[in-house]
Amino acid sequence: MQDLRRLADRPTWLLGRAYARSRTLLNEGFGQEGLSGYHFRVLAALDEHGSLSQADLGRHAKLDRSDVVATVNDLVEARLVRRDADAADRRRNIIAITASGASALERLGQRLDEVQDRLLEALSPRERVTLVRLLRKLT
Amino acid sequence: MQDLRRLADRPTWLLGRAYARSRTLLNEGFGQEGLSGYHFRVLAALDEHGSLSQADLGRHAKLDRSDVVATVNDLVEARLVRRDADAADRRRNIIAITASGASALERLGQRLDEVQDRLLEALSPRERVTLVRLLRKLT
DNA sequence: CGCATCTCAGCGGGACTGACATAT
DNA sequence: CATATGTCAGTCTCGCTGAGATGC
Repeated sequence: MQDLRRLADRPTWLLGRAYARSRTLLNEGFGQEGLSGYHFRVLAALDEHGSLSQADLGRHAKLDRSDVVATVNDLVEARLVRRDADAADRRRNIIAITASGASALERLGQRLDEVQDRLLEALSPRERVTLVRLLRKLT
Repeated sequence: MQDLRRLADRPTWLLGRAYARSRTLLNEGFGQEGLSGYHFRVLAALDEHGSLSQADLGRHAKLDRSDVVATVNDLVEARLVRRDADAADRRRNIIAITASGASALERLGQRLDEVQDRLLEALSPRERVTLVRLLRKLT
């Protein structure tokens, strides 16, 4: 039975617990690469949408503009992305993923696949699809 | 369609997004009371299980021992809980919820009910039950 | 002795705010 | 002019580590 006023049945609590477990697994996987979730999200957004301004990067990866700055700084230093001035709009920087950035993303993606398998191991394939569907409706 | 290798379909990503939304709503609700999620969890655990040692409090509310200390400090200062020495085991503190703690918890619970309604508004009652069930299996 | 409890200091990821300079 | 972009400094919650003191 579910009693939404009981601590352990609170959707907010369960979401927090599940997220915490996800992050623990994620840190194990990503820690080996020396990169964080922000780094992954930026690389993944660049891979999916091509080169982007920092503002657009923030919109796609759902990062605050100020966090985009720091994250891109890290990635530039690690040579995983390039930051170039936009000739057409001198306010903008164009961020492009590099070859080593793409291969780092590939490794992170594999780590993430493993993490997702462990995170969802208690669920049947059908339940996994349902969970993703419900979470998508939530956001 | 779902493609678990697409950023926006990653269960880990969706969990993070949903959790972020939950926290945003939570901060709105709890912020009015000047309390955090840690404070709520401690009060709720005391309400459900009665007076507890700090170590047991951490186990029920899933807080680290060190975070229990700081959280209980806040609550003691706000007169929402009492911290008494355990005569039987002098290592332990017995934490008990006060009358104003119970009414604060009541208010927070109502805020949380509102937050949950807003968080789950896109889901039918049946879907909400399913979501809670799946999240419980995950943890 | 080993073990549990409490306390304190600190870290790091993630999300966010306010302010500012600059360019459109 | 208002708006958009990038940058910087700082805050907050949450989860965690390490070390130390005390008591079982």
